[in-house]
Amino acid sequence: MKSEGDRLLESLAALANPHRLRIIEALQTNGRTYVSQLAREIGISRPLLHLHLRKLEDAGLVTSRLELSDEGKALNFYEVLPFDIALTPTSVADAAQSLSPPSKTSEA
Amino acid sequence: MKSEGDRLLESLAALANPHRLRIIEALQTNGRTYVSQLAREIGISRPLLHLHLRKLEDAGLVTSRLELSDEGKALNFYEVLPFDIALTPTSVADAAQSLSPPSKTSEA
DNA sequence: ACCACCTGTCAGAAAAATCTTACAAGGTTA
DNA sequence: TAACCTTGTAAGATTTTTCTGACAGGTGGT
Repeated sequence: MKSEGDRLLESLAALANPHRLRIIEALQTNGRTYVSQLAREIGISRPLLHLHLRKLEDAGLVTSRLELSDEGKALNFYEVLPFDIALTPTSVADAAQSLSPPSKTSEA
Repeated sequence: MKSEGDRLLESLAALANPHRLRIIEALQTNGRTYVSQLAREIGISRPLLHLHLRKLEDAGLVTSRLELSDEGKALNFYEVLPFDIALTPTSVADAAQSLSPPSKTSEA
């Protein structure tokens, strides 16, 4: 089971990258897109985008759904999920209390 | 000059680390402390804490002030600044527009 | 002088994140 | 068949972040 602190940490790590901020921007502004198209829009390689998208999806900030286009091609569409994270000294301190210990034998 | 996107990115990177979340927690819960004392509380080495504190301070999330104790010793006290960052798809997309380009010859 | 604190910083190791290149496979169209 | 689009992934290099250990200096007390 993942604690609130661990989930906050994962979300922060997912957002703390310029490419991933731009990915959110592109999906939020232009709406849902598939991977190759998004790679062209942002201007990065597709394998690299794939890595960033996985990080965002693992953190629960975006979702993907495989769809078939009219021509029968399988396109993987991504869209932003409606997250809402408030960062204040109090909320951070509160979440930090439930962080997993740094020991080696603790992660689930 | 640092854009809103760059400042958000710096804040996110500063918070995206378990040690630094714990630092915020300790300072917020127990109030202001000096470096060596904080290192003992959290259980990390002083040079390592120094590194994390610098990152938090660069991002504008904590401040430090050198003070003289009653015994005349110079103690460097840290405290949390009252930050308030809201993370939503809209706010992130908005900030991402002002991110510095990834080119090599752009940082000021 | 010595010990016990405090401060900072530097060099190098270790770990994690990032990025590129190349491969493998599917479908559609000519 | 070949060309063009899509998908994923794996290996290896590069870069960044994290961490340790050692050093240097300050003050106060024994």
